[in-house]
This record gives sequence, C-alpha cells and structure tokens, in this order.
Amino acid sequence: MFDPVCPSGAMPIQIGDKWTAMVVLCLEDGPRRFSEIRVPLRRVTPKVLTQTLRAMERDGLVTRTAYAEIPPRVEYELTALGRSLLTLIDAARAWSKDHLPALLEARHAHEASL
Amino acid sequence: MFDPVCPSGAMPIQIGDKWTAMVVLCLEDGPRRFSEIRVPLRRVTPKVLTQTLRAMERDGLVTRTAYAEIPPRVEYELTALGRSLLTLIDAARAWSKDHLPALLEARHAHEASL
DNA sequence: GATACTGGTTACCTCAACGATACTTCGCTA
DNA sequence: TAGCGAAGTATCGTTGAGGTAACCAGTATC
Repeated sequence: MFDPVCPSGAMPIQIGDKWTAMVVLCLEDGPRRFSEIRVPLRRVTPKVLTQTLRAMERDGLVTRTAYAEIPPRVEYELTALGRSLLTLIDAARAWSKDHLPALLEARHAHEASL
Repeated sequence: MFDPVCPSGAMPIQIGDKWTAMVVLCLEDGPRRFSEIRVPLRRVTPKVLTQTLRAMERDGLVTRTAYAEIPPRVEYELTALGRSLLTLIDAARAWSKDHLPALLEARHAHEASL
C-alpha cells in the first residue's frame, strides 16, 4: 500500500496536508481506529496523525467517534464530503499513472545535463 | 483572475509548488513573457517566480525561449505534459465549486463552537 | 511491583519554502 | 549622464509544517 500519489516524493499533486490523501484512502473501505490508520502510514508519528485527523474533522471530512470502553476505542469514518475527495484522488492517480514517468524522465535528463 | 483553486487560502488541493497551478492557467492560452506572468500573480516576487518556472522547466512542464533582442525577451510556453495538468486543475476546480462551500461551512461551524 | 495496551499530549527542533528589498546587465534613449 | 526596461540575482529574514522524543491516564495482566 501507499505510494498512490507521490512515488518517492516527486509529488506534484497534494490534497490537504501531507497525509490527508492517504488517510482518505485508508478510510475508503469503512471506519478505522487510530492505530489501524497508523499501520499503513507507518512513517507518521502519532502527533502528526492526530493533527491531520483533527484538521480533517474540523473540515467535515471525517467523523470521530470515541467509545467509553476499556481499553478505549476511537473510530474515524469518512463523511460524504470526505468521500467526495476520492474522485479527486483518483484523478490525481490517473494523471500520475499516465504522465509521471514523463515528468521523472524530464527531471532526470535535466539532472544529467549538469 | 485567480482564485481558481484556493479561495482565500482554504486550499485543500495543490499542484506542484504554491504557484505552479496558476502559472499553468496563465499559460493556457499561449506563450507569455516573464513579466506578463507576473501581472496576474502580482503577489509573487521575481525570485519566487523564477524558482517556480525553473522547477517547471526542469520537470518538462514548460519550455523557456530566450530571444537575443534588445531589450531581451523570454517566453514561457506549456509543453504537452504541462498542458496535461489542465485536466487535473479542472477536476480540482470542479471539486472546489461543488464541495468547498460545505468544507468552509464545517470549518466555520467548528470555529464557532470554541 | 512491572509491563503493556489504547489514544493521545507536550515540549522542542529543523529545514525548506516563501517573502521583502535591493542590486545587476545590456544596450537604448533623452 | 541619467534613467529605462527586461529578466532576472543576491542577500537576508520569517514562518510554519512536519519530525523526534518523552510523557500521561486508566486498566489489566504477568
């Protein structure tokens, strides 16, 4: 999983913050817990993931549901608004698939000419 | 002209660097000179515009043509690759048109609840 | 006790992007 | 001889997103 949009950081396209698009994809198939989101995004620290999720909650992209259980459980789920980003992410992925090789080749050729 | 993608910096979508999408839109209708690009993007300093254009040239998104005239003239033009970003920008604009109000409303509602 | 699990928080740091201001080069012009 | 206009450079400063590391509360199990 995951280098859907930004293979190796070439990243000409970004949705929201650095991790927003990946969170959306991670929640595509249904609600997930905090620690379940951390797994595929294993390079993200809890602090940054919290920041990302809080910002997404603020913007109405996800809902946060805390269950008063022991041990505690928190689930994040995409809203309709968050789900609407999927079309955009797909467009970005389609572009990457079709055109990113050409971009990387151009970049590489330029590098070689130094 | 220009708050096509990021009304007032809400900007959940970004293509390349901060100004890349605007440069692409600015060049949509044909080649333009450095100072012609600066006009609609009047908040960008020459240094940053140069950086942006150099990066885009490196990535094969624009071509730079310098004419040995007095006074000098330089024209920037979209390549096919650069032009391919237009579809993506349109997708972003369509999303913004359809969904950004909801996002901003959610953000505002959240702000009010503090 | 000691440790671990969950879902965080807090303090601190770093680095690249962005920006403001000024200067340059080259002929041309008045 | 002073200035103009084009297309940048040079220098410095700021800012903020993102990263590191450590800590917390409550329970339960070893």
